[in-house]
Amino acid sequence: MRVSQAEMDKGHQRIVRGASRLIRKNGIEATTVAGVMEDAGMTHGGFYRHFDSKEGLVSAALDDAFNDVNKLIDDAVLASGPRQGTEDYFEAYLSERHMNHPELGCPITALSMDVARSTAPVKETFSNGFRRTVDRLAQGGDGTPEENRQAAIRRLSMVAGAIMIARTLDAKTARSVMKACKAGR
Amino acid sequence: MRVSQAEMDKGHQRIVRGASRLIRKNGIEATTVAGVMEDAGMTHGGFYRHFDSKEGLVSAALDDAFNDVNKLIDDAVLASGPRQGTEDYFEAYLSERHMNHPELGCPITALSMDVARSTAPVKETFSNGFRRTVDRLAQGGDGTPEENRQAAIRRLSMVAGAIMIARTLDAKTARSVMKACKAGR
DNA sequence: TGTACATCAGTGAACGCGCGTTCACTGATGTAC
DNA sequence: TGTACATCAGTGAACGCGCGTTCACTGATGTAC
Repeated sequence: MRVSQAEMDKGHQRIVRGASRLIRKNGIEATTVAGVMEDAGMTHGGFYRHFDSKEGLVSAALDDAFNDVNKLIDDAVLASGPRQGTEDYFEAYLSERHMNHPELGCPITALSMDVARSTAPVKETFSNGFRRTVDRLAQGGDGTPEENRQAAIRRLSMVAGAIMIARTLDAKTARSVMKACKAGR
Repeated sequence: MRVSQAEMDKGHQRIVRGASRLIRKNGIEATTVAGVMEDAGMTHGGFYRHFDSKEGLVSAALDDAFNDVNKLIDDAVLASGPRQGTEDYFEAYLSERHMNHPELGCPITALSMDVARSTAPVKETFSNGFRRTVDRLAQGGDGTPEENRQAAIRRLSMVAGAIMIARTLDAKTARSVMKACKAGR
């Protein structure tokens, strides 16, 4: 039966936030509409009152995931300043927690190849999120804006690649990959 | 009807090499048994004379993909020596060709998150391939074996992350990511 | 070397299953008076 | 403020479809004599 606007909005949030986690954990294809709705405490039929298609959900979930990590960066920068804050973020990035919990982590690491194979609107949502993240991380540099941007991209590429690789390996080899990447600057 | 041993072996190779390309291009889930068999010039029913399951094919295809890239490294090292050869490999890694042709490129970039979500045997095949690639790239260093190994892992993480990210972005932003990673060492 | 026969690689229809999406229905919500 | 009614969020069965896998069948291959 019909629910109030406020309850519908809450339901919408549960759908998007749940999808954001499920997609990062299991990938875009393996995340089903029915699974997301069940996670949000509803049945699958009501999904289309919230989105036109699964693709729309994926975009919304991606955006939510980027907001998650960008908030982490903002919090760290607010707490410890741009230099130490971004440093702390990269430190947390290469942690076992991040390796073991893709559902709470960076969407770049969890989803980039999925997104690369996805539709144009999804790719655009991802591109925007990536740019916002790079802009935040560039705050930590002490060179020209362009130098800082390039340095942020380089570090982000390395840590994203490292976590992605580590997730495919046995625990011991995975740790050695993360250690190697921590050692390098 | 039955074909000769030699023809069956050729067919097997066509299946594995085709799957190796298709999986790198479209991902593990989106690559279908029927699609692979059609690519090899056969119908899907005969697949189970070659493999017990799709999972078996994925392992064989992954192994084939790693052999591809390891051969590239070996050729480069044979042509220009360990130092310049590995350097050339990293140069080619960050090329537009590699960005635009996942089906011919590094399985780390194309498949690591797919593999991370896959079964234990597939992950093991990937781990072995990764180790072999790192061992080859470590030849290019001039420090202790462990230092060289760590440096190889670090560079591989960065270039793999960069290509993976670049593949999700518009052409212009993608180029700026690759440029940033080329600039850093 | 020829012959008779068992083997088995490849074919194509069929299977059970889960997917994204649709739809008739329900009844609480929101609105017009 | 109360009442009558239209709206529409959520339900659950149903849809068409493509997937991995199975299977009876075909006929060339390989083998035993």
